[in-house]
Amino acid sequence: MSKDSPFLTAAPVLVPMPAERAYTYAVPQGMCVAPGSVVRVPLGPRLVAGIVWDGEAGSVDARKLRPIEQVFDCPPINHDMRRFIDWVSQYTLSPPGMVARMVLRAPEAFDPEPWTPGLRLSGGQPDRMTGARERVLAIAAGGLSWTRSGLAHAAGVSSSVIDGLKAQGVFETVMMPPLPVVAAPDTTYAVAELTPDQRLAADELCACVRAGGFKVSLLDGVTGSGKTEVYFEAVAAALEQGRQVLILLPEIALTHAFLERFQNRFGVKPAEWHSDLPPRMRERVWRQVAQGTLKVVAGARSALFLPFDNLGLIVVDEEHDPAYKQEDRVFYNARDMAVVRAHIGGFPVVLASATPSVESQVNAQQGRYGRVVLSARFADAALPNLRTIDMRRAPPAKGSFLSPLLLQEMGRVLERGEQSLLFLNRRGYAPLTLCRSCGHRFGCPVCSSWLVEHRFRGQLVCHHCGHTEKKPEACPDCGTLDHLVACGPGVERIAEDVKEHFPDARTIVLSSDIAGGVRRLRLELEAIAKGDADIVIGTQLVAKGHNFPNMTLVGVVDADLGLANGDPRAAERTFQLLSQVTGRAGRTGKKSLGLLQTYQPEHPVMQAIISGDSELFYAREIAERERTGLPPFGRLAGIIVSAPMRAEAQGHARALRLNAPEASDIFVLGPAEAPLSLLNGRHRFRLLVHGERRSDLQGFIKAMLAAGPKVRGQIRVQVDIDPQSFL
DNA sequence: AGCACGCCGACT
DNA sequence: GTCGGCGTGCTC
Repeated sequence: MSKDSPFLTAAPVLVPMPAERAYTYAVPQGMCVAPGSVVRVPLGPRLVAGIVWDGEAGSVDARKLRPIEQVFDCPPINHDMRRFIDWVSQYTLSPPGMVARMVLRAPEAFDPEPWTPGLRLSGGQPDRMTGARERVLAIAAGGLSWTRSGLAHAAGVSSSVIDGLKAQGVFETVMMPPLPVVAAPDTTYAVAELTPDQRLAADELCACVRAGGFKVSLLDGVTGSGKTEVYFEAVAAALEQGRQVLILLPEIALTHAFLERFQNRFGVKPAEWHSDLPPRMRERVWRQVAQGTLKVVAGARSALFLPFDNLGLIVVDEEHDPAYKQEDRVFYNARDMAVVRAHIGGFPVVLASATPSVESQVNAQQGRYGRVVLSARFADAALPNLRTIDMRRAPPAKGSFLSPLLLQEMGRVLERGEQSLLFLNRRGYAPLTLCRSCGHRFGCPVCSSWLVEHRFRGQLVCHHCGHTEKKPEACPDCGTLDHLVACGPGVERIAEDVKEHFPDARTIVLSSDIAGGVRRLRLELEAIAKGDADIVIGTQLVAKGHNFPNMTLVGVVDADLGLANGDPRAAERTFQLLSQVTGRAGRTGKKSLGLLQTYQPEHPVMQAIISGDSELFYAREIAERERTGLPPFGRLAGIIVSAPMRAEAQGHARALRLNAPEASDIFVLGPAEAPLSLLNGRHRFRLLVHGERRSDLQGFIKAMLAAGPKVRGQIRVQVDIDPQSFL
């Protein structure tokens, strides 16, 4: 560069794009940047936000070199965060720019929040006093500045009263700094009364927080044991040390109810962070987190990429929840990345769950993670009495799916005026439709799964890719009329079944395809809690969170569902789901019952559920994984297929699950809708495999490619990278 | 990821 | 004759 060039230096900048390394930009004379600075740079035809990166600027053709447009006036992305971005990038095999993109996903947050106009008493008097004016003046008398609407609201008057006073010079306008999203939590607001059990657990977590330094604790407590109250104490301890806290929740658990519990303890709600936060709020939260003014964020997995200034604790609630896995763009499990982030930052992390994942359980057993156990439910929340119903001995009547034993209990519950829950994790009416005349089965034309009948809507729906068609009168194959028959039950069909046995009972079906969306669902849940239904029939949506005080019977229609689908996590998932569902009963102090309809009552999952002995289940599961060669924790395998080949990819994923025991987690990515044409070889896909034994994986990939359709593409294998090997 | 360029099928 | 589908390539 010539001596009088306006650009003195060049700097590496990570741009939000899948480039393998930072791009190089010229730094205009007089501009001051350092690693971490958030900058605006030209990229192709547009301007984007990037992060000035560490290390030397790469050498780039001087004609390509473009200048940094602007350094944003916002806190730089700190050193720990930059190391975190690098680590996640390496671990997930994603370009660092794509990880940076997740950090910078608050488009307008990089410029300082504008000051807002406010009002303050000037000392002048109004021409004439009215009741409304008196109230306003009394409120404003403290000498503080108010926003126009804030003051109106506080005084209980309309804002035109304020305008009137302002016009008479009673108020003067002053500019106010941006308000915090929420006020600082008060750790002494309502100190929880803990049981001795909870106290012990809380003290242990608080000790970790006060000692500082990296430490993972698995907080393992049965449903209803008060895990939240316990980890709130750890949150309080971190706050008292002046540190920020992140509470990660599965998106679905980020409810009003949770925020309220936090408020009951700390006097204010935590800041929220999730995918449909309004843009304005997004910006404010991002910025205030970076400045360190926001102390607690409760967020979905993406909150892990917020640029905290002084993070001192992460809590991962429901750590086993599959919602922590992001399965597009950058593939990661937020629970594991939280552990990594805590390690980089040198602070503790709490993983909480009533049904920990097998890998966390193993980590705790092997001493990598500390374990804090809450064994007892508190107060009157007794555990329900759980039993299996052997469907071979007590089969349902023809055309029904409910065993006489379950129906009998439902009848008793109904007589007592209490509520029953029937759980079946399958939406729609019937999972398979076939023609009695020719045997034709209705399959999805897009992917390879069966079409599920939705009788209320009169449609056949693919639950895999979303394909929908009208249910025909005649068989499309042989043309025979009225010979189509539904096989197997979905919740709609169970509702029909229930109606036949209990015609007068008020029944309600809850599944994710309920008309009216989230709002309607919330109303229905409230109605049920109030006692407006006798029998609730629901999919896994009823398993989470909600408490129904009058629910004394939970019947699992098909406890075996999900055990035989070839997924290595099938048993674990079923165990977790059934634990949650049966936990819906017995929170009342009333005698309650859980009944599991199963054809394999001797199965370890059923045994573990009815005995309440989860250790039994984990021991069996870990032994089973050792026997089959599936690693007990940490290692994950992923198959990533770029659009538009999801359906074929599902086939590969199934093969991967069956053939590669090390594939404990399998990701498939790609838009579902596009029709696929793998066979013509015009598409490309990418297969990424994380695993333990290189030779096994390579052997598997070779076998898969030899067996599969003609695929040209890029294959990368990376081995031996689980969070543990990092620690 | 976004965006422009470029090549083959159905239509104002 | 164009409009528009998506496959390909590029961004410091």
